[in-house]
This record gives sequence, structure tokens and C-alpha cells, in this order.
Amino acid sequence: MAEFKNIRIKDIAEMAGVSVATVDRVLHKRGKISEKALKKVMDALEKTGYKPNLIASTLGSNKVYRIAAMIPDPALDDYWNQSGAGIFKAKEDWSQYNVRIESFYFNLYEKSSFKQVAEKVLQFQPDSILLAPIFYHEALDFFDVLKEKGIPYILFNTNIPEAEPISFIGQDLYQSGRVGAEMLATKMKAPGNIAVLHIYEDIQNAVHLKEKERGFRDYFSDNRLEEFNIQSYDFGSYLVAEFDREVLNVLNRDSISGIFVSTSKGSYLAAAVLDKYGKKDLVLVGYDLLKDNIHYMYDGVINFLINQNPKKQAFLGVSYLVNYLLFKKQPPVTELFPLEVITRENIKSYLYSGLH
Amino acid sequence: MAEFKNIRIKDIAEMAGVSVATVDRVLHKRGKISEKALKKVMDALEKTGYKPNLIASTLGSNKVYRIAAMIPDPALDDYWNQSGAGIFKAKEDWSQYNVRIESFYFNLYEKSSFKQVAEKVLQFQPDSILLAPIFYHEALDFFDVLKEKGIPYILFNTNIPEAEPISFIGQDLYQSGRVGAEMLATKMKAPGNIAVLHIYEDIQNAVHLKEKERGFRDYFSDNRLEEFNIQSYDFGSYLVAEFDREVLNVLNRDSISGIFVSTSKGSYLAAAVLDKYGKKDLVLVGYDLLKDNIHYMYDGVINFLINQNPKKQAFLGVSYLVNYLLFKKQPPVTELFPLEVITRENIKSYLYSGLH
DNA sequence: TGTAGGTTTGTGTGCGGACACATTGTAGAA
DNA sequence: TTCTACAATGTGTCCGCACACAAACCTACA
Repeated sequence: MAEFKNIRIKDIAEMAGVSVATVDRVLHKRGKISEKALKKVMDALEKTGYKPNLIASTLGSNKVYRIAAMIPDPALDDYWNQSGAGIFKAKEDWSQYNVRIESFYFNLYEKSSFKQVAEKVLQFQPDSILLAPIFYHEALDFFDVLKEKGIPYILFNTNIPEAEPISFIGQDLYQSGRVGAEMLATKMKAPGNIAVLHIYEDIQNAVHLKEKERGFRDYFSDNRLEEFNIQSYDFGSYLVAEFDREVLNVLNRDSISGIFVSTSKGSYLAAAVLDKYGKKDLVLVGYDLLKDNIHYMYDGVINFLINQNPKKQAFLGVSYLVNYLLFKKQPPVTELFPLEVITRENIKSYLYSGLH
Repeated sequence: MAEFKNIRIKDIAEMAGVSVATVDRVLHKRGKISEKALKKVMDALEKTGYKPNLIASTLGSNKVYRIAAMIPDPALDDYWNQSGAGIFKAKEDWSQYNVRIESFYFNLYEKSSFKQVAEKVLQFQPDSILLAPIFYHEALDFFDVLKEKGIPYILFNTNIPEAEPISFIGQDLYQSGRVGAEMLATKMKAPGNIAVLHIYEDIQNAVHLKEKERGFRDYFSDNRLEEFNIQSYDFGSYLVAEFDREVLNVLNRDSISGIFVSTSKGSYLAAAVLDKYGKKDLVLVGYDLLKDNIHYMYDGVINFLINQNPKKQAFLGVSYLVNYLLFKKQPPVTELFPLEVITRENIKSYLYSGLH
């Protein structure tokens, strides 16, 4: 089909018996057009199935679009470091195009810094924003401003549906917990006590972690795996020394033989304890390919990791925005990443493979 | 960095005190240039770090690049059907650009058809080719022609290093076997007999399947899992009735409790036997998210699948070619895909997630 | 009937680069 | 010295679209 040359605006103009400017006007809904002209142009457009040449379009409008990416400071946390890498990659990939991509970092541990950075972002006057909305309330305030200003935004990592972003990129947390449960169940010997460890530093994480836990527990009940006893423990904040002791306490007191850690950072913190006290025989399931997690997986302390792919999430977020601005391509409302199961044998294939 | 406007050819020309045509000549190595002019231009290029505006470039040269994709007929096999889908997706994605992507299908079961199709591909006069080189010798002959004509090509799915393609896209088969072994080992109860089933219809597959088997066996020996006994069986071709009986024979005679199937189609064929004769308690590890495999995974007959991602492989192959032709971007020499472990709990997240 | 003021339509240039074609420069032959 | 042949360089147009600006067309009012 369509072995023909692509239809150009000029062709439409000729067919409709008007000038290119008129066609341009109906295409972009700018300026006023007479009923007759509108109809003629519309007819021609439909008949030909005109599609604009995006290459020529972006070249013609010399506009440079501005994209702001807001994430927690990569220097403070390896998980966000990977997100940062994804944004950097996107920056490189799109460097040839008329887009300016700028990163803005806030402090993962300070809500106030989010507000400050949000202010900076607004000063940057972005045409759209990619954002990891870690701080719920602060984010909502920010969204109000953005909506008012008509600046579209994409969320990733953490979803806030009521924010009505043009797209959310992340994972199904409930299902993620089920996968963790599944891996733990296949690896553990039947009867046994399982500990779900929530190790986090920021309260608002709690909601999300509970979602994982719900999936985790549901898996066991759905499959009637009653030989396993599940107990969950919160470590809201941790001081290195105390943390070790407390975790060890729990493991010994409740004679735990399997652990599910709901956070990426928590994964290696828990692994460190198992490693330090020679408890490698416990089955440990955690999250993400952080440097330390990789290490403990090679060492056999961590058995499975579920990959949230922070790098790819961020990369895709920026790419969606570029396509949205430059090529008027609407991103999917929600893009749920696959729940990748990482093991000792396939981990390398994940580390070395590109981002595509 | 580079808060400045992008450097244009015009700027370079001014800096070097020559015309844009001269700059164009050195950039494209066409026409003759004096030593002096060359030097001046080169200096300016280096000093400014000039990067061509690819948008303008593709618009300017009105050339339409032709890409041929050669794969086994999607209608005959669900695996290749997915590859076809990947090519189709790429076609849509790049439809706006100056590329014409054409698919050519050969019969998976007839070497002669490959030759015929190769002839057609040449007639199409492609600027480059994406190819799944299923038939080794026939492919080699074809490569000779392509090299002579100077037509670059990318291979996917099956590698033929001596063909020296500009890129290979696929998986590490050896490691793939190891992952299969790992999953089987975590799921099976200790002592047990394992069957490695090679179910294929084309001989040349054998080499690749042996590579998977090697990885599979190495995993067990490396981990000193001596409680498991591994036996491999070849089903070169199969007639439905006979196949069932033979497989059943093997399973009963050697009291098999775990199965590793090295092919995607073989996976559901084996699963069908287990299903039919009520042998769901056997652990089965196979390949790929084929329709029937998905079904048997939901039903609990197949325990793990390793995803080779045929759709994405093909999609990426075409995309690499487009970038290579249009934007002069060199693809990686080898792109090894992650060895994705699919389970009952994460399978949906794979089915519903996009291609990115 | 002339004209101000708004509405509708058209013309022309620029975006950055590719490339056909024109022009200038230069060395050797006549 | 003049002419030829080719090497070296330059000019101008086009790619398809966006958009500023100009022109033509109406309508209503004096």
C-alpha cells in the first residue's frame, strides 16, 4: 500500500484549491478560516490520509523544547544513581534534536529540598517534566502549579494516580510482591518462618511497601502454602550498629529461614548482616541491581533479586517526553515494566545488555 | 556545557574562510580539496566539535533507504510470528522517515526456499539487510554475494561470527542453558533424573541446542549437584502420534522428574504430553512466550520459561539498521539480550509491557 | 460611494544540509 | 602569450514545514 510519494502540505493545498498557509492553519488550528476553505481542506486531508513529515516539521519550527527531570540526588543513593544514568543516556541519545534536557536533584531525605528544587524547575520554564514523586503531599502541591501553568508531566517509579500525569512508568507493586513470594517459596524448604523486612528511611515509602507485602502474603494464601509462617518487621530508620543487632535478634528469636526485603537499599543491608554472621543458608529475596546487591548475589547471600530497572524507567520517561513534544506522540497512560527475576546465572546478561 | 547554539556548516565555512560546499566536501570525502583548505576546515571542525544536524541532513538528502528483513515465514511458526511482529512494529515506528522496510519470508523447512527468497531480496536492491540465518551454508553463500555488492547486514537469533555482520543480536546460548539448569535445580526435589529434550525440525539447530545443553550440564557439575542424573534425548522430527509415545516412553522408563526442553516449539509439545498423561508433577523448563507455552504455564504444566524475546530482537535489528543508514550510527557488534526468567507470577507483566 | 477595520487568504523566507551546476584557478601544451 | 583541461572552490536551489508579514476580501458606517 501507499507506494506513492508521501503527501505534502503543498499537495493538499493544490487539491483543496487554497494556499499552503491555509492548510497550515487548519492543521494547527491557528488563525481563522472560512467554512468553505475548512471543508475543502479537511476533505483533502481525509482523502489522502495526510501525515506530516515530522523531520521537516521539527526542522522548520526552530523551537527548542525544554525538559526538566526531577529525581533524588544520585550521589546519595545507588538506586537513584541508576535513574540518573538513564536520564544521562537519554540526554545523549537526543542531543541531536531540538531538546534541552536538564536534571534537577533534590535531597531524598529532606522534603524541604523538594520544594526548593521545584521552584528552580519552574524558573527553568520547562515545556514538560519527568518526575519521581517521592514526597506525596509536596508533589501534589507542585502538580497544582503545573496544571495551572499547563505544563504536562510524566511520573515514574512511584505512582500518584490522582495527579493525572500524561503517563506513569513503573511496576505493579502488588504483583511484584507475588513474584518475590514465588521465588522464595520455590527456593525454601517446606516448613519455615519467613520475615518480610521493610527497611526504609522515608515514611511515604510505607504505602508502597505494604502493597508489595500484600502481594507477597496473597501468594502464600492463594497457594495454600500453610507450612510457611510469615512475619513482617519495620525498620523505619537505622543506625548501622543497632540495625545489625536488631535484625539478628529477629532472625534468631523467630528462627527465620527465608527473608523478603521490600526495598533495594534494604536488600544489601540485610545481606550484609547475613554475610557478617554466617547465615548464608537463609534464602534472601530483594530488589534491584545495585552495586552491593550484585556483590552479595555473586557471593551467594542474596538468592533472587527483582529488577525495577530504574535506569530504563528514567530513560523511557525522558524519551516519551521528547516524542510527546517533538513528534506529538502520546505516551501510554501507564507503562508497567516486566517483573524481572534476577538470579546468579542470568545476572550478567542483565548487566551487560544495553538499554535498547 | 555547550550552552551555545549548535554549530552549522555555515559557521565552519566562515571560520575556515571557505564556502559551505568545501566544508561539505571534506565532511563527505567527495570531490577534491587543496591541502590548505582541508587543513583549515579540519581545524575548524575540531575546534568546534561540529556535529551535523541529522534532522536537516535526512531532510536535505531526499534519499529513501531500503531495508530488507529476511525471516522464516511467520505463518508457519509462532516463534517467527513474533519476530514478524517485531518487524511490523519497527515498520510503523519508522514510517515517518525516509526508509522503506520490506519483509521477505522463506520456508523454515526448505533450504531451497531460502535461496529463492535471497534472490528476491537482491532484486529489491536493499541498502542493508536484517537476517535470521537459519540455514548455515546457504547463508554463507548469500553473505559472499552481499559482501561483494557491499550491502551491510545485521544477523539476529542465530549467530554466524565468520559472516562478519555489522551487528549480531541474540542471546548467550551457553549461559541460557545454565539459567535453565538453575531454575530446574531450585524447583526439583533432590535426587532425581533429568531429561534434556531436543525437539527440532531442522538439523542446523543442533549446534545451537548443544550449546544450551553444555551450559545446562556445566551448571550441575560446577555446583556439584550429583544427586541429579542428566540424560539427553533427540527428537529430530516428530509425527504427532509417535512423538507422544516416544516421549512418554522415555519419561517412564528412566523415571524422569525434571525436563529441560531446548526449543520454544518443543516446550509446548512436551508440555502437551505431560498434560495429556497427567504428569503435572514433573518440573518443566522451556523457552519463550509462545501462545501455547503461555497456556501451559498458566495451567501449571510448564514451570519456567526462558524468554528469547524474538519480537524485540527483530524490532531492534531493524531499528539499528535505520539508525545506521539514516544517522550513521554504528550498532554494537554484539547485543546479547538478558536471559529473562518467566514464571507464573511475572508472565503477565511481560505480556502486557511494551517494547520500549 | 468611499473607507476604516476586521476577516480571510496568500507570499516569501528560514531551518541546516545535500548536491547539481557554475565559476575561478592553475599548470602544461601550442 | 594564449588556449586547454582539469583541479579547486563557490552559488543557488530544493527537501517539507513553520511562521511572519503582506495582500485581498468583506462588512458596516459616514
